[in-house]
Amino acid sequence: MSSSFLPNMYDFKESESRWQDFWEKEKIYRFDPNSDRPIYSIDVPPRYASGKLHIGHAVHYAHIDFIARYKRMRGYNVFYPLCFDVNGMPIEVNVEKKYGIKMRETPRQEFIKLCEEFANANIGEMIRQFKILGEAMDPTIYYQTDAPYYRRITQLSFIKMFEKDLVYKAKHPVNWCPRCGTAIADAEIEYQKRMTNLNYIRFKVEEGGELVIATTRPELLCTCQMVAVHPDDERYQNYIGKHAIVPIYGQKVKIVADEKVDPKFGSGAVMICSVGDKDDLEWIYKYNLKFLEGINDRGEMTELAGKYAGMPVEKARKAIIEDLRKMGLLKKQEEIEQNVGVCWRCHTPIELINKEQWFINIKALKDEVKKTAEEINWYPEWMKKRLYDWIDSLEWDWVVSRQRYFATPIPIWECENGHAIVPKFEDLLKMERHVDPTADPPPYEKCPICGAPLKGSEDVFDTWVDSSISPLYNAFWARDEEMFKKLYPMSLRPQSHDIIRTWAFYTILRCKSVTGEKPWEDIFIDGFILAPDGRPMHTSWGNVVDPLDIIDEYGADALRFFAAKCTPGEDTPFRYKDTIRGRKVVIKLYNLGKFVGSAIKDGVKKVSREELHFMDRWIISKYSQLVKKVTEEMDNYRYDRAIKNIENFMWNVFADHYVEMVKHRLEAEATRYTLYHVFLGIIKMFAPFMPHITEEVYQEHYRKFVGEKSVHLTSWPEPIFVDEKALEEGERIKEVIAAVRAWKNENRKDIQELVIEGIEEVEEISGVFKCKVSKKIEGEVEEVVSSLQPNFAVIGPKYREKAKDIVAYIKSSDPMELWEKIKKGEAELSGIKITEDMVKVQYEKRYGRRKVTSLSVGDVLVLIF
RNA sequence: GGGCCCGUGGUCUAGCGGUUAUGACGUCCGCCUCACACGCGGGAGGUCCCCGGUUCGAAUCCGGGCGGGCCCA
Repeated sequence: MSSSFLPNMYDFKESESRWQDFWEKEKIYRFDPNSDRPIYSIDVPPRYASGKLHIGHAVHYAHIDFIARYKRMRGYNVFYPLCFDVNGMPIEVNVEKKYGIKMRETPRQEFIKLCEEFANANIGEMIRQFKILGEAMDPTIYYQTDAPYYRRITQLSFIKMFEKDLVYKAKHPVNWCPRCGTAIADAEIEYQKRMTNLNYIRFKVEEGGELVIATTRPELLCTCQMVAVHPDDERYQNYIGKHAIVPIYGQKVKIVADEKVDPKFGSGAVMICSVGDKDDLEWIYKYNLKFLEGINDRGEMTELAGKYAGMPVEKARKAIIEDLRKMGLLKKQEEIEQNVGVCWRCHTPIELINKEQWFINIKALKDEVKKTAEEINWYPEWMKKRLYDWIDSLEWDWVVSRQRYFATPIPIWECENGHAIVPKFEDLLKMERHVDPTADPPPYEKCPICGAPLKGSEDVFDTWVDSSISPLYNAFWARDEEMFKKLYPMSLRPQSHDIIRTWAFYTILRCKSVTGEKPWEDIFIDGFILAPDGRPMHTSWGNVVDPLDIIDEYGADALRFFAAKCTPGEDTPFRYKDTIRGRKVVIKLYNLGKFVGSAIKDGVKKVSREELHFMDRWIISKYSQLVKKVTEEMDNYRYDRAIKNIENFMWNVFADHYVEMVKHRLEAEATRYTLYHVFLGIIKMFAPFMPHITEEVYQEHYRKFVGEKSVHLTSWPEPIFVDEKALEEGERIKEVIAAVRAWKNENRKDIQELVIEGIEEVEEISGVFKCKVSKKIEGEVEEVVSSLQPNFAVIGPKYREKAKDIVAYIKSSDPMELWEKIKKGEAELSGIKITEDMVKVQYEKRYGRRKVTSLSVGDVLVLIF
């Protein structure tokens, strides 16, 4: 390895951090609230303040950054806030761990303070992580969801819905985490495969005989209200309509036939309890059964369980099985795998219990949400279907109350007669912070309905209540009427597909309900980043990729290059080779910069189109087509296609062909003019993706001519012109060069002279091969047609089902003879005249006197001496 | 069980009606050509998961399998 490249090497570590400091110091990324430029506003996902940056986050935020930077260059006044989501259980759980305390044994306000401290300590590190990723957020538009100014907007928007009668309190079965002591949303349940015992228990039948039911939850015998079998199950025909006697407790329950019972599962007979799982719930509604509470909110058996009362569920289960065994009522046990719903935080199995909770009536808004979703542009389009499926499957309203501390308090006071009171919208509007019913006085001295004393609610909101108003907060709703008009609806919501049913759904619902309008023009749904092995990343599987390691080893630009290569909406395994390629692209740009920079170091003059060499016109035409294409892709959020096109052009067209061809004429004004403009455009188009290297090249070689203090403040390139003739001729030259090179490689011979017929401008070819090139063959040459290929694009549409015969005929004929006939107009097949446009011709020329190789490249003839 | 997505050289990936299927990584051969050897040039390597259908023509559209993923029951 030569050491000579080291001093010239691009040092990404030094460079990236230098430019990050520069952008920060020079305040490059700013939204201008007073500008008249069109606004492009991004409803950025507030980063959860857990501390560590995951590769998935890094990639998603890189995607958002591409869009933000692109829109800035397109002249938009980009609203790209820095924001953090701070509420919720993960932080509470972390605080409990860190200090070895329990939330419910710690004074409320004290615990909240510890949570705030914990979160704020993380935020500093997360801002640093955004910085080293090269993110272009505007730090002066900032929010975090636990701040009083944000909580106030959460409460204000809730009060709007309360006033519309969309909020109610009800006793309703809710998913309940006994450990966390709170209701949790469907979306917060994870499913785990666990092994459990399926117990076969003998029930006596009152009218005579015995029935064996199978259950995984024998502790719920106390709430058993029915036994069901499949109507066609022959084993139980005699029992349908009779009554079973529940062991231990002795209640008599009806035996019914129901299609929903799977006769192949267990014994084919199931007991229907109050609320064991959601299937039970369906039966409860269907057969009008009672909600019996066998389990309390601490996960213990209630007095209904008799001697097992007070025992935790698992313990009661063991005890009751032991008793059944002793009584001879346990026929057998089978181990089965079960999908258990568990709490997403602590992985305790969820219970369905009946609890007083606050609800938002979302079932009433289903159609409106669908209609609103229709007004939003979805990228990719098919993601909309996921939202629709979710809406269609909704059966319950949204439980918005949580029995936690670190979240937005529900601004409700209640009296003993069950009247719920919220502050007046106008009153809260005048305040600078939110209200906390556990600490603040009620908005009225007494209940305005009945005069009874008021007591503040201790419940807090589900964190989706906070995050689903982000467009309202961003757009200054209820704070600044003028800004709201300018900023709402927002331009874009970027998010990942796992939270369509939560964040996207709730945001559309809330914003539509509160403002009457959709929250955004566009929604962009991102895929997941998987481990390199294609599976999800799991610490226990040892396949986690740390983005900070990637940045350290390959640089932020290289990581962003991988991010750019992810197809939007698709789950993508992390690919090291893309970061390796990304690093190479960075180095290539740096070196190209050195080359072009030295050619243009004294500036360039304006050169008219006529003064350009035709290969200049060729590359400018290719470039202009590229700009158009890339712009379209970026407008459709297809950054993956955009970067593919830019990369290919930069490397395979500009560097490998154009630069190589013009090295011999760098002194020409036309060459330098072309190098200057095309390469500047390349740098600009790469800028949203690779902000550091493009800044480096820009500052080093272009800033003194362009003037803007950063490449990220320059405007997106425009096409220059497209010269069809130059395009065509340029492509032929490229093909000729490739063919000659292949011949040279194969034959390992030096070339003395080339004769090329069919191309006007052969000068560049001479430059590449460094040999004499002439355009005319002197002496006698014999032209021979070497091959005729059918042109399907012409024959197919014109002759349809006859095409096959024509193709076969052309292929089987002698090319020379057939061509002669075609030219004379004598070629035909069962009445169909075969014309010149129906075949692709290849010539071969034979040269009599000199020893020579001839190559046929399309319609160009090349002789190699 | 349901919805959605995916199945393309050794590996990963683009293309999604026109017959020579893109690119990266790897591999083989030749080059230190004065921006770059982290480079340049060339090559080998493919029943485009399977079976049917539509079509003059299918990797591409439709139906049915098989396999994988995500989300949800």
